[in-house]
Amino acid sequence: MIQYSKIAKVIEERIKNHIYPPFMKIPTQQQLADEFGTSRMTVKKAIDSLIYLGLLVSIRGSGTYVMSNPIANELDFSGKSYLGLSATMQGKGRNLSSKVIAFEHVFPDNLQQKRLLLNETDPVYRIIRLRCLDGEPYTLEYTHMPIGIIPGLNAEVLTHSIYSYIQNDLGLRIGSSYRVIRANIPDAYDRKYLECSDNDPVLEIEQVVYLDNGMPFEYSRSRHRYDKGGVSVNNQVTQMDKTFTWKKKDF
Amino acid sequence: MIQYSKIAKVIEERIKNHIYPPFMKIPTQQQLADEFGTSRMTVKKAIDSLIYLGLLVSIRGSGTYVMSNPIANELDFSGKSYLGLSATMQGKGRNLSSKVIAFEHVFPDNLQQKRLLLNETDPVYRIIRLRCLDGEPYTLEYTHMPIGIIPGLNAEVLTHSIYSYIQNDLGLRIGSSYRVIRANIPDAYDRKYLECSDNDPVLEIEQVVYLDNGMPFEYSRSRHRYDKGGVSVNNQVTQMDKTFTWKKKDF
DNA sequence: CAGTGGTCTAGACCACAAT
DNA sequence: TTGTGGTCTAGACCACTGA
Repeated sequence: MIQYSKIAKVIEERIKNHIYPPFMKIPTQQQLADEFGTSRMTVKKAIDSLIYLGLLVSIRGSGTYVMSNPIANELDFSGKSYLGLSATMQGKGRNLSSKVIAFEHVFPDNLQQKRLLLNETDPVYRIIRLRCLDGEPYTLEYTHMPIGIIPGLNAEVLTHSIYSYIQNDLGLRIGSSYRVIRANIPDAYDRKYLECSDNDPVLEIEQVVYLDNGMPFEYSRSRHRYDKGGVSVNNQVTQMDKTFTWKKKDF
Repeated sequence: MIQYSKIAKVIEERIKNHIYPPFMKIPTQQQLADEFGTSRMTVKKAIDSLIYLGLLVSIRGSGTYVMSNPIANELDFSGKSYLGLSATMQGKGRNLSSKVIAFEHVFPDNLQQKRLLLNETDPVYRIIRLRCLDGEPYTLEYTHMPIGIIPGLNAEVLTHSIYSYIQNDLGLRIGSSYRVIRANIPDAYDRKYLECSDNDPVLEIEQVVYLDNGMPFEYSRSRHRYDKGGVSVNNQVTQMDKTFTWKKKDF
């Protein structure tokens, strides 16, 4: 494993075990560099990754401190997650099952061509799955993926984890995603499969997911029951954002 | 301005002006280092910040490429934004107005004490504002802030931008935030102020915002009309996430 | 003032992609 | 094999905090 990742894991463990309790000032970068027998730059990279996760905060001239906890509850899933719903819920000890409602090979419409950078003659899978959490309807997913990029999808894979298949069987790596989160009115499918009443809102997540070479491989819309949790997002302001903010003295 | 930020701005301009068009391989880190008269590490930091923003993707052994565009539309606001709604909408050329519905000094309840790390005797502002976009109801904000951290708030500030006041008048800097995004059923206030019908869902954003020293200064719930856009989130998988994914061969 | 984190250098070695 | 990005070093200087 990469050196700064190893150091970050050790520090993360110390935070979780309260060896570094909330609000504690942790050792200086130089002290940690000495402890791990590495350079200060490498320690800083480890610390930066934990700042990104919201576990630490560094203050120049003062030190690095353990952050307090986020507001997310157990059912919310992270806006930073890419492992797919199966792995996310497995990590939380929940039982996720999938029922395939539609699975076919089609040609992409204009929107899908644009999102997935395809021609109208490039075939895609059209997949509709109902995901149930501990036996209760949780989310209805409408997924389109290019067959050329993700070959060999079948019903067996769909009832388990597409993301596991992509990463472990095809050996592809996921790089980034764009998501838009909205509230919406339930439609006939939501009422039928998510068992929404006419007034129950749905939480819709539209996303494009890219491989680590920048190629889009999934365009999907997921419609969630509103009472089954939300999406959590945590963000750190980068140095560039601070500089930008700094300049905005004019209004 | 910091050197890598300057370099990042130049590269960002080149992307926006299509000097580096979508999917183009940009010059190597070494070439850019020579061009800007700096070291490769500094160029890499600039590139990393643009990868974080979703503008570039680097592939080891191959090169760095301009990413294709996100799905966000103009009315969605970014999950990465901290400048407050006023600055966000000003940046988009929209006209935002604020109507103060409630403004008082109160003592925090249990939840607010926990989120803002306060005692029950530490006074907070309780603020309810209706934000209108181009004259139409947009979002209803319920905000609590510790008076001790943000002194001197008044009606004048509330009708303009609290964030501008915090940064420009108080000289404080915003560091990070945690958000949870949900769909919900409209309540009486939503129907009255957002002019929701009984069936219109609302998009609720609960957030805690921290100063750059890690101190929480805002706890708020914002309820948006569902037809006025959503929240966009873009994410890059970090090297650590990749390592984690890599190890998950077992399910 | 001393201590701390942020940035930067000028190299080096390695992993990986493309040929 | 060559070129590229990822990581790492051992120092340096600066900006900022806090005594």
